[in-house]
Amino acid sequence: MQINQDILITYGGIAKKIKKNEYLFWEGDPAYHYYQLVEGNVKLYSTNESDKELVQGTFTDGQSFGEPPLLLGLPYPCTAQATKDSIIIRLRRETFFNILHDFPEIKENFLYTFAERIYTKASFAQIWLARTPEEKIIRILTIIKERDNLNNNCPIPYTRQEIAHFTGLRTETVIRTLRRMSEEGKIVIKKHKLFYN
Amino acid sequence: MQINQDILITYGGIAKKIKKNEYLFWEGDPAYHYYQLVEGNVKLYSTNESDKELVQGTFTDGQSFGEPPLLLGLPYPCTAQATKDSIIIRLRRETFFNILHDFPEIKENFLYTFAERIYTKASFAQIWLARTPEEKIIRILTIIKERDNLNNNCPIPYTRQEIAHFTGLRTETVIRTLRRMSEEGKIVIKKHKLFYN
DNA sequence: CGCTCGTTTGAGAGGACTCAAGGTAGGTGG
DNA sequence: CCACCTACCTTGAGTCCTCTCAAACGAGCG
Repeated sequence: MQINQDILITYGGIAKKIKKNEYLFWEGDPAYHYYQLVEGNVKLYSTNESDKELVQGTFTDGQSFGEPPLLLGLPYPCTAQATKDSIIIRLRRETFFNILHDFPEIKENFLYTFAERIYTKASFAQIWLARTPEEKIIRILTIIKERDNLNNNCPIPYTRQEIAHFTGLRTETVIRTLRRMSEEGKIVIKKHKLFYN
Repeated sequence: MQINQDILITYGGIAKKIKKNEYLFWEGDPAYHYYQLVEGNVKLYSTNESDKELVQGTFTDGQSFGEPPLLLGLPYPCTAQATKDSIIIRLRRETFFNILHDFPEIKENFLYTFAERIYTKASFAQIWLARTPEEKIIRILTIIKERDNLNNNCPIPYTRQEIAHFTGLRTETVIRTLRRMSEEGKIVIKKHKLFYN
């Protein structure tokens, strides 16, 4: 929980319903607003010409996103899209700065949140260092399991397309690699569902 | 300038001379210290088995590095190595927290510094999205020119190996791509020096 | 002058990507 | 309850191009 919802409302924050697949902002847009999820899911991603995309972050209930460009007054380097029906509170830029000013403990909160994001991004770099798709996939599966606290009997809750978008691989490559890994006993596939320990 | 040097000294910070190529910490080490460069250069990078490395950040006079793992109490995801003879002030973890506690404006400073780092890392992702080496190299050259404020008649002050380490490509691939680009007039190479506008 | 580090070039192999087409599963509506 | 639809998964064939390995050249510095 980045900022207490009562505070957001007090300062004039407006909650809005967002349908799955709707966009909050686009890569290159100027950053005018603070966004915080009441519930739902949002992903931040960059994209190339053609459909190739790279997921830079996923956010869920209570989390905020897109603050760094807002603080810096720079255009968004990513696009934000809802991956579920969601409810989002939006705040004007100056209001966000007012809250930061009035609540030092919130500022401190963001410091730690940002530290985590930097850390995650640095860890993710392991994916780009991996030379083979198998290594990349193992890295992302490990990260996912840790982050989402999945136990060993739980299927990985992401589609092959999503794994492709996390790793920058193509969907077919992910599928072929997963098949090979399952043949070699490194993972288990049951009814298209992925199990990784 | 992250933290005023007088403050660092007052709180017991110790300046140390570091020779080029010396290591400050290694990937996987626990984070016990705050590091700030008085002068010199340090790079943070991750590495694979084999010599493949990926530069995650470069730092120079007055900048600090490696704070996120320190704040979070997590092991370093990168290795830190001096790329020049340098002078570095080191501080114990608790002392760093004391300074943060005593100087709210320093805390605020870090908030913005972190925001910039997140922004830079997000922008860098464009490199991983690029499918061809040429695209990756153009992206990194553009970023370098902007960041280092190079004018158009200035050669790129990085070796081909370094460009390889920034982009995750192999040195030979960088060389061959640069040669092709120069043949196509996209860049100029004079006496092995690179010019890009 | 000789060392060291970076640059350059070549040949060859492996493998990711592209394009195309068909299969599967879960949800919706009649 | 079944047919349909959509989104996701799967497979195949072929091309391209990056990586690997090896060897030699160039430049800067003591």
